[in-house]
Amino acid sequence: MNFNERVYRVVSWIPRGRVLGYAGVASLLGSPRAARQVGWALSALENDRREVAARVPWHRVIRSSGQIALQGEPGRGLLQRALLEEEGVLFNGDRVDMRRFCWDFLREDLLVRLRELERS
DNA sequence: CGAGTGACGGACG
DNA sequence: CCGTCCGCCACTC
Repeated sequence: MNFNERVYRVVSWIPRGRVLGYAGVASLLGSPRAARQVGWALSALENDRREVAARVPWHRVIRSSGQIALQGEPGRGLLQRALLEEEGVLFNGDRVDMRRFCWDFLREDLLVRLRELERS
């Protein structure tokens, strides 16, 4: 499985209504400093097969600053923002409030483990 | 094999 | 809270 496919897999794990920075995706892949490659992989999505692109929520990956990438290109940037807002992600000016909407997968995992512990 | 290329990020002033 | 600079690394040619 090449790098792009691993990116797509991880991105598909981001829940509705949450976002993740490019570096966050890279960290989940085990290459915490490969943020730019994550962006490169997502840009390749548009040339990819439609079935592949359809199951990858690419819009949930944004800059760690909270801004969406490629604001220069009106079409895509606006689409990404619209898709996020549709999921309940709120913008403060031109950026997402990362403290509220960034997917904290670590905390999520800990909560699951705690619940299992209480049940036993 | 080496240089070029980014949907990036963090450091710094 | 800006704008800039530079390191990063998978991929291409």
